[in-house]
Amino acid sequence: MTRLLPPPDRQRATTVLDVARLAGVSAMTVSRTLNQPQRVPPATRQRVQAAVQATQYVPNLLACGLRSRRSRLVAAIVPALGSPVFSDTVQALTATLAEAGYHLMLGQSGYGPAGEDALLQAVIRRRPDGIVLVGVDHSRQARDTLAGCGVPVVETWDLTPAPIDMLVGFSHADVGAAVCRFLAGQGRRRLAVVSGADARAARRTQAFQATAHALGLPTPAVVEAEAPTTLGHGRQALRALLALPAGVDGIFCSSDMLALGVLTEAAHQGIAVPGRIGVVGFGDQPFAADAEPALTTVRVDGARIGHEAALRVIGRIAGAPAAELPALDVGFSIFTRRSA
Amino acid sequence: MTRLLPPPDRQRATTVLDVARLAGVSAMTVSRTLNQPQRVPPATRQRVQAAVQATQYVPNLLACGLRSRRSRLVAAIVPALGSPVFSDTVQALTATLAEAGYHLMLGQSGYGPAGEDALLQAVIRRRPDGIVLVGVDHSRQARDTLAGCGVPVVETWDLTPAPIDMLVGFSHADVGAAVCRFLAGQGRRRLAVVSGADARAARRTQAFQATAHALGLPTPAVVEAEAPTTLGHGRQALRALLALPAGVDGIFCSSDMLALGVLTEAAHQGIAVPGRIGVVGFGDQPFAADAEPALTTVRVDGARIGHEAALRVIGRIAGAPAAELPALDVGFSIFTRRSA
DNA sequence: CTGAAAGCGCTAACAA
DNA sequence: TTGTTAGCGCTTTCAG
Repeated sequence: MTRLLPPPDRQRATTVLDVARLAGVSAMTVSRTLNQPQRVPPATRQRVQAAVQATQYVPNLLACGLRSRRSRLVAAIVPALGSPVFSDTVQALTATLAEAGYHLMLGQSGYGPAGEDALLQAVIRRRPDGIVLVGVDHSRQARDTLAGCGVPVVETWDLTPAPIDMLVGFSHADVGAAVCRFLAGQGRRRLAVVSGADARAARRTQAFQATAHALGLPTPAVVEAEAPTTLGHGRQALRALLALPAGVDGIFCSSDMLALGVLTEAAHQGIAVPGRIGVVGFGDQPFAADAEPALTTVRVDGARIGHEAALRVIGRIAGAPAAELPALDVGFSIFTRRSA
Repeated sequence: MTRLLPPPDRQRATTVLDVARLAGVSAMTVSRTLNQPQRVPPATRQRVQAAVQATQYVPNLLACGLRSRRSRLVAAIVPALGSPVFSDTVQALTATLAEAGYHLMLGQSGYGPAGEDALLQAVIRRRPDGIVLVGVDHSRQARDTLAGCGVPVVETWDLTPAPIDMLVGFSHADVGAAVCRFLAGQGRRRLAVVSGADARAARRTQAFQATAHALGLPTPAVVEAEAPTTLGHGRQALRALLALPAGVDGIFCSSDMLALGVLTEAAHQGIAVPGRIGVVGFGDQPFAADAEPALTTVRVDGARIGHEAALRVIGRIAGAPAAELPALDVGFSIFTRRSA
C-alpha cells in the first residue's frame, strides 16, 4: 500500500467555462453543442467548436457522469482476459457500445464467484450504466448487489430459467448431448471427455455422460485439467486415457487448445485421427481449421453474444421494458472437419 | 447512435450524508473513516463502519475523483486484448495496481497509431491517474496530448532514446540479432523470417537481416503475415519458403503461433525439425514447451514489464522525481528446446 | 434558442 | 479528533 501524497498541482484544466468565454456564450451552450449539436444553430455551433479547438478542451467525464447520473461506462466481467474464447465477445461488445457512445470497462474474475464478488463491488463504485457478466453462476451476494443497485445486467455464454436481469447465451447441456450423439453416430462407443475446471464445461460433461448412458454406451471417462487449459494438458490427458484398460475411440475436449494437445500426442504416438480416435474441440479458435488433421469443433457465435448483450444494455438504459429485451439463445453448431 | 432518453429515476442513492446521520457524525468523518481509517479513533471508526453496513453504502468514485482530482484509474492501451503475448503484462499490471488501490482500464488500439489516437482521446476524458502504452511508436498528436495533460505515462515492450515519459521494455533489434546468431551458430545458413505485420516484429526482422549480412550469410527471405498471426499463416509461410529456389534451414517466427504452424506444416510434409530446419518462436506461450518438437523461443518476462510499469505509475503519482524512475531494460532470453 | 441558478456526491482546506 | 464551508466540472431545470 503506497502512502498517498497530495495530488500534483497540474495547471487548472480548461473547462466549459473557458470555452464559453472564448466563444462568447454560456457554459450551457458549450455543453449543448458537445452533447446535442442538432439543438444548436450552425453559427453558434461553429463558434463553440472553434473555441474547443483553440483551448484544447477535453471534457471531464467524471463531472459529466456525476451530474447527469450517466457514466457512459459499461462494465464487463469475464473469467479470463487472456482466454481467446471470449475475445470475439469482448470485441463485439466494445464495438457496439462505442457506436452508442459507451466505453467498455473490462474486469477479470478468474473463474469462480470469489473473485467476481470483489470485482463487482469495485466496479459498482464507478457507477457503470450497465454490467455484462459471463456465466449465470453468481453468489447470493452478487445477485443481491446487482438487483439492489438497479443497473441493467446481462448474463452471457449460458442460459438459466432465473436470470438476474437479461440473458444472451446457449445451452451447454445441449452442447454436451449433441457432441455425444455426434461421436456415437460415427460408431464410436468408448467415449471420453477432457475438461477444464469450469462450471460451463462441467455442464457439458455431465450432459455428455447422461447422453452416453441413454444411448447405452459405456460411461465415458473424464479427465479434468486445470484452467486455463493448455496444449500440455491435452497431451497428458490422452496419455491418461490410453492407459485406461477400456480404451478410447472418441474424445470431447472442453477447449480447442486441449484438443490440439490431444492431436499432438496422437500424432506423436502414431495414433490415427480420426481413424482410431475421433476428436472434437470447443470454441473454433483460429487455429482449429489449420490443425493437422483439421479440428472438428463446437462453434459458438461469440461476436453475436457480445453484440446482442450490448444492444440489451443500451436498450434498457434507453428505457426499453423487459418484454422488449427477451432472453436470447444464440445456439451453437458442430463444425465438422477431419478430426471426427 | 441511440437517442438519449432521460436517465432512469433510480431511487436516490445512499450517500456519505446518510451514513453520517446514522452514525451520528459528519460527512467528513465518514469520508475519513473510509479513506484514512488510521486517522479516526477506533470507537468512531466502528460506529461509522456499522452505519456503512446498515445503509449498504457504496462510495461514488465519480464524485471522489472529481473532487480529489484522483480517479484512482490507470489506463492501459494494448494492441490486441486477445493476444496472449500481453496477457501476463496485463495480469501483473492489474495486480500491482490493485494493491495500491488503483483500477486498470483496458483499451485496445488494434496495432497502428490510428486506433490509438482515438482511444487515447476517449481515455483522457475519464481522467486516469496514469497511462500505460505498449510500444514507443506514437503519432505526433498522441505525444502532444500526453505531454500536455500531465498524466504519468509508461511506454512498454520496447525501448527508445526519447520516451514520452517513463519506459519499461527491451530491445527488439537485439532479439533479432541474437536469434540470427543463434541459428547461424548451429551451422544454418539459409535463414528466413516469418513475421506478423507489426512495428516491433519489423524491428526484429530488420536486425535479423542486418546480422545475417554481417555474418556473410545470404539475405534471409521474409514472409509477412497479417496480424493477428495464426497457425494457418505459419503453415502457408513454410509452404512459401519451401517453394523458394534457395531453400531454407532456419526460420525465426514473430510469434509462437506462427512457429506452431511451421512445425505443423513441417510434420505434415515429413520435414525433420530440427534436423532439416530449425524453428524459433517468440513469446514462450504456454503451448511452446509442449509442442512437437518442443519449441525454442524468445522468452520475455511480460509479468515483470507489467509490474515495473505499475510501480512507475504509482511512484510518479506519489510524487517521485523522474530520476528515481529510470528507463528499464528487462532483456530477453532464447529459451532453447528441441526445435532449434 | 439561450442563459442563470442549483446541485450531483464527495473531499480539500481550514477552523475549532 | 471533529466539523464547517466551499467547490471540483458539469448538466438539469426552468425561465426568458
